[in-house]
Amino acid sequence: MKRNRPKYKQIIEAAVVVIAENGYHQAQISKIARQAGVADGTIYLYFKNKEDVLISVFQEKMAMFVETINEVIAGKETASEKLLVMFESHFKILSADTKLAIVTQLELRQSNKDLRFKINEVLKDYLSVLESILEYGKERGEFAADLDIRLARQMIFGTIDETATTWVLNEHKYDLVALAPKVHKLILNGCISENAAS
Amino acid sequence: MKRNRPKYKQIIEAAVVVIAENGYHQAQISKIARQAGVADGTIYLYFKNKEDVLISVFQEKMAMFVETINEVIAGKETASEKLLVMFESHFKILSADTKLAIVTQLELRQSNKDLRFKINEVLKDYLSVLESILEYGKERGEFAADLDIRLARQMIFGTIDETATTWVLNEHKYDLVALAPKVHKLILNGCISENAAS
Amino acid sequence: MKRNRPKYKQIIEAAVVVIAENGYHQAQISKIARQAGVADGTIYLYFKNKEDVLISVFQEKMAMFVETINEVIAGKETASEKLLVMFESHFKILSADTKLAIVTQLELRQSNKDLRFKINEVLKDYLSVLESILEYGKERGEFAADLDIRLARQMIFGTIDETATTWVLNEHKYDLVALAPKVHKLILNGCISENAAS
Amino acid sequence: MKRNRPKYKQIIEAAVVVIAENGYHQAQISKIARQAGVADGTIYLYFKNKEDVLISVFQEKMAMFVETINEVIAGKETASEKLLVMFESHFKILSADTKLAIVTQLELRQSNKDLRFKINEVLKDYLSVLESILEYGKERGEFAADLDIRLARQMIFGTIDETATTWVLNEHKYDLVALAPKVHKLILNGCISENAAS
DNA sequence: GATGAATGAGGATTCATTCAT
DNA sequence: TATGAATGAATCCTCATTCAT
Repeated sequence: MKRNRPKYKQIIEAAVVVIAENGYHQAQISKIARQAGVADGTIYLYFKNKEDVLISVFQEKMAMFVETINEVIAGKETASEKLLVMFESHFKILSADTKLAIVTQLELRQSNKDLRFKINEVLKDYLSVLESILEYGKERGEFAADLDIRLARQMIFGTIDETATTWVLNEHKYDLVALAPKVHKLILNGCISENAAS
Repeated sequence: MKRNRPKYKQIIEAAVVVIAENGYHQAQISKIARQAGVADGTIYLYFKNKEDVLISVFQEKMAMFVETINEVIAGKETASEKLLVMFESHFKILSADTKLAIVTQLELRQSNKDLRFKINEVLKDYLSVLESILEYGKERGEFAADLDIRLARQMIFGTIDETATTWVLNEHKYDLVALAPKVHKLILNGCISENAAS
Repeated sequence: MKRNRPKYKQIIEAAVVVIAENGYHQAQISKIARQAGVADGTIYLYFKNKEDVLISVFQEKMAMFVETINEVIAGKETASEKLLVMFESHFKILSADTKLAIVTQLELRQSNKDLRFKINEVLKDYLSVLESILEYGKERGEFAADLDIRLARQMIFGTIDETATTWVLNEHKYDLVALAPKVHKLILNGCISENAAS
Repeated sequence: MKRNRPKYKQIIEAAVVVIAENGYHQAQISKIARQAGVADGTIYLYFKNKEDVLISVFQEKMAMFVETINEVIAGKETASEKLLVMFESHFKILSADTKLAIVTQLELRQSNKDLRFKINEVLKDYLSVLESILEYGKERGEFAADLDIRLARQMIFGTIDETATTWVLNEHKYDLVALAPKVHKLILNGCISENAAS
């Protein structure tokens, strides 16, 4: 299995670094190879082509997101708590690896339609976790009985994505993780003042 | 003023059509020129370079968004109503021009970091309108007194952006405008059930 | 019509020179462009791709062969005479342009199957002329009534092709045109001695 | 002697199969190795380089041609009969192994000038046999006293080569061996009708 | 103003060959 | 002997931009 050989991960990590430092369109295979300490041709022993490298970067990293998030939400009882730790985990991973943040929030979005389509496929796992929390919250009566799951999922994903992108565009100059509880409150309660909610 | 000469708008409209039909990376200057009925070189009499064409597409269209939205929100008393008509207007414009929707939601995002940075500059007008509604809602006591304006703006923009993008990715097969009230309710009240909100 | 613009022929001639001097596999587009005194990209204004350049070289030159041969055979009464002037013309053209001879006899044969298939299509015009002479000779009673036209055509073409190739491989060190009457006699009478033919 | 070890022949046979099935330019060393059931590197224990493999294919097969032909012509008295059985043998070998026919008539001709030059060296043995028959025929008075041996050799080789190639290009859809007597008659008597030969 | 022919830089990918095991 | 992972050189084509007309 190629995925488990050391050079596979070496190339993936090199790609993240090169894309973050040079931008998507300046991330040539030769740069990635040099960064990984292998020959250009070696990359083609592990990946079908350049697109495959980029897809794999996203797959590997997104798998890590999903795995981490599944672990932390398992330890929480309520849907509300699950959402909170999900937001925290998401933001923590990005904060801990700002190069990864640049790559996923900005650079990989410049890819062409084919690649973006494949990236969307990978995203589905993440969105499933999110929808399952929303279902769970509805069942428990935490969330409104008429909550439109798909729309709520779009709101939540859109919000954390926009929050993370804005943070990257502001060059990480504030604490992203600290925003998690505030985002959480906003998602749960909305903008409205409690008095007006009657 | 070049902006007012007929060929200026002609080229802008041609660019929208070409990008929508061919995708960002297949939108060559020669295609745009052919679609606009002018010679390649003529484009350079009206625009500095290709990036300038793309920026201008976004500027022209976004100016229309802001103008339209300013008009409709002026006729509404409450911040809540203003938000609702804002969402409706936003979705109506995209629904009425699916090519424009494809261009702004999918294709222009494939541009490189420089161009996206400039696009974000243009977006600021739109975001200002949004923030001013939020401020207004706070002043009136409609919205929570401790509402973080910037975060709320990110939530709202992220939500409608994600909603619109998902609709485009689903090839406009459902009614986007019909989602406006539901998005509005979600933004205002959050996911939480009213009983649990105590 | 691109075929008539001066750069079209300029590029064709440059291709012949470059292929003859460097060999088929070392005939890069950049070399051909330099030889033609144009930019690499200019070649793609006149030809679809590299294969198209090579096909066109063959088409242009073969058209010249066919045209010349049609002219000279028109002036002859008998099939035998037509064949003789055909051989002479064929050999004269190759002798007058040894670079062309190298290209058609040796280099273009190294092309891949697709290209060779297209080259064979072009060759059909030439072979048609040959077959029509053979038909004519049969009708006139010059050639044997039971002559298998297709086989005779293969003999004649195979013979002049092999003769020309051998001459090129021997670096043109003898007079190819002088062989025409001898080839002609051999083709007409065969190897057999006249006494034995009874 | 490497030639006698089993893997040597194994690689040669694998090369014929791979070239016939994939074409000259798609006959990579790795494919030949896989077909032969050895590792890529093993090929370099038996052959100096890829060119050496291809030359050796031609040498081995051409040696078989020469050997077979020498056997059959030894059993014939006249030069005319020798030529006939030579043509029959040549065509029989190709008919019996259509992969070999594809390789020698089409694929190996795509090789570069160096390789083709070496292939021509190998061909000389075959051509010698042909020339010796012609000499023999002249001595016996079967062939014309003024027959130009070299030219006749070129005619004969060109004819059977073209005949064989045409047959391969027509995907072996007719009986090549059946053509031998007709080719033989044509070579011996030429195109001319017997009445006109006076 | 308008044209469009000409320019030329830039990069993914293949595959013969090597050499440590 | 045999292996096969690793190497790295080499090239076609696109397309934004210019500038003579």
